[in-house]
Amino acid sequence: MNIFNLYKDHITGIVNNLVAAGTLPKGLDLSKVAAEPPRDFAHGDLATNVALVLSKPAGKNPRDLANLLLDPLKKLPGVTEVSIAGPGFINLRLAASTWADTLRHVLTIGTRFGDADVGQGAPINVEYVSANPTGPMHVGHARGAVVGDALAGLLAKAGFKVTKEYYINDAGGQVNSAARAVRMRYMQVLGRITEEDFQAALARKEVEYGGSYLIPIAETLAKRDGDKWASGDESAWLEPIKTFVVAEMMAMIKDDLAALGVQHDVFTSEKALLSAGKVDAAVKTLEDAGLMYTGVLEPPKGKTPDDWEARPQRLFKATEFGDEIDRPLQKSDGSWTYFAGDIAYHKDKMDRGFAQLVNVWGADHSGYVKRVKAAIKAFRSNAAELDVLLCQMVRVLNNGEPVKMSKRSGTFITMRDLIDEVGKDVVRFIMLTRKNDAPLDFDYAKVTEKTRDNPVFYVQYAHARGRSVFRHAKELWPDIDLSDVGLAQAKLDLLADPDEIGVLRTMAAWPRIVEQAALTHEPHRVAFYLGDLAAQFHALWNKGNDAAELRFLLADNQPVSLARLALVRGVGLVIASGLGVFGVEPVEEMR
RNA sequence: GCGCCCGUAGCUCAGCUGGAUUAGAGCACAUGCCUUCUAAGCAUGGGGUCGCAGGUUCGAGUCCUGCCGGGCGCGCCA
Repeated sequence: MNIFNLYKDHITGIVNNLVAAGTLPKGLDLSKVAAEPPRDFAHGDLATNVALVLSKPAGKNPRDLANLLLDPLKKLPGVTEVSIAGPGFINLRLAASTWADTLRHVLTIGTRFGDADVGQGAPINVEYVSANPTGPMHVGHARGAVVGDALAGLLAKAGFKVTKEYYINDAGGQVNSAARAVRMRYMQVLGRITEEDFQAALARKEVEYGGSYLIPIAETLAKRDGDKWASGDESAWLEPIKTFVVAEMMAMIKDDLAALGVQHDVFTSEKALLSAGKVDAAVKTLEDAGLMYTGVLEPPKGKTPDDWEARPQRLFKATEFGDEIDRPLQKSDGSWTYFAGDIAYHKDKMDRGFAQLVNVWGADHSGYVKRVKAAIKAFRSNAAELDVLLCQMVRVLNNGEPVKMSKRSGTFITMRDLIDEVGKDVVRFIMLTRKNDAPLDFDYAKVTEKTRDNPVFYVQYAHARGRSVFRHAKELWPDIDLSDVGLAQAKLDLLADPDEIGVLRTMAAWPRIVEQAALTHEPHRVAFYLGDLAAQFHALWNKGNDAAELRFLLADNQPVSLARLALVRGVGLVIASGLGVFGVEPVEEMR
């Protein structure tokens, strides 16, 4: 139940009636008509821009149009007052029973409150994490993982049919490098070379990955296969070791993701796409469409390409679809570029029936967005809508001091480090307190502090306080039914304090937040909403300190107490509903 | 050089996909509030030419153009 949508429908109904009666012209575009909470509730409970939006097409000035709508609006159910303000806004005041009804509704459906149907069951694919299987995940991956997972949760709540997907880059040069590094570590494990030998090879750039995390993998390999791969040239051992490394890395990554509470529905392998011939097929589709040609690219500007060599290559006409330059799909050795594989991958997603795609990437991939969108557009017949969410850097701090990170020295912070340090729920919530395209500071001292400026604590504390009230209520009235069903029977019209009504108004906005955050792909809005709701609840709580008659529990007034318990429970349910979108557990009490 | 993202109070950031004479929070600063549901909190106050300059609009922090400043990226890496 979204009361704003409800009244928007009422309003468009009224307009349609006036059109039918000939008072207003036919063919008005009602898509921009909105019913929303006013900036200041002193103006009313709900405001609509209908007169402003329809003014021009209806050929009437906004205030005249508003006057036409005045009477029918007054007759709407639950409307107690209608006024015209400013340039032509119409403010509606709603009956007090509206808020009681909302609360009763929350108590009845629980954390399902906020579920919306804007998605209308449409399939949508959210691809996130997709970290290379060459090493452990770091904080940047954690942000992408949380943003993608929360967005998926949000879209599901808004009525989309969501598939959570991970693309395994197991076919390119990176995994070859990882396999070579593991092979060398394996030789070290077998005692054929020393750590010094390894470091020397690293310095000579004979191996790319120097991280010690590869040693246990080499040990496992040695345990499984003995010295089977110690002799022979690369052609003999590269493929089997690569397969082994990718499997080990993916197991580790899935383990880390599980620790973060992230679980993908589908893992798609780049290598599998290749061997199934899907890359060849995708490129052939482009060839057949006349979107490929052989050409020579200009050298890239701005940086000095010391090994630049102009050579003719097979190019995709990306510029026809909004990209800056045409893009090569084949390397000089004849193998496909990463982009070619990605084209096939996105085509595959579209072929699987997704008309809406979301990719969550690190901001360092920003230059890649246009070419993928171009590729998608090139498959005109079933081109999907792609939105790419670029996540900015996460700066890890400890009490304001930047934590130095360097892969070389091995002091970089892994995702697992973060989770072990502060817990998965804190990681998840904090990662959502900034919009994805803004840089984020993650201070692992501050995010566990119990202060106002720690948003996780603040929201959890509100929930815990609510539970605390119930513990007291049970002591006070052991025999009263304090279940949600029981509380829904309370005399909710006893909630009359302006701040109580204010909280109810905010609760009633939750379904609207879900819809908007889902449609704009902005899960961070949920975090800010929860902060607002928590703030109002804390304020209400403290009013009880200043004025005893405003306390939730009044020993001598059970009816009012029950109504307020219903309110407290409602706030708790909405917080739980919001945290549920993030995959965060609400806490019963603070310890 | 080009592309993408960002520029809002001393600091960190919101701003509901253009709306309503006073642009909002938090931190920091000042002052108040605990024999009473967790004061781990709340209330009040000062503080902003929304980077700059144009434009579109009945109406712009929000859209367009140019400039300034910061981040990221720019063939055969992924």
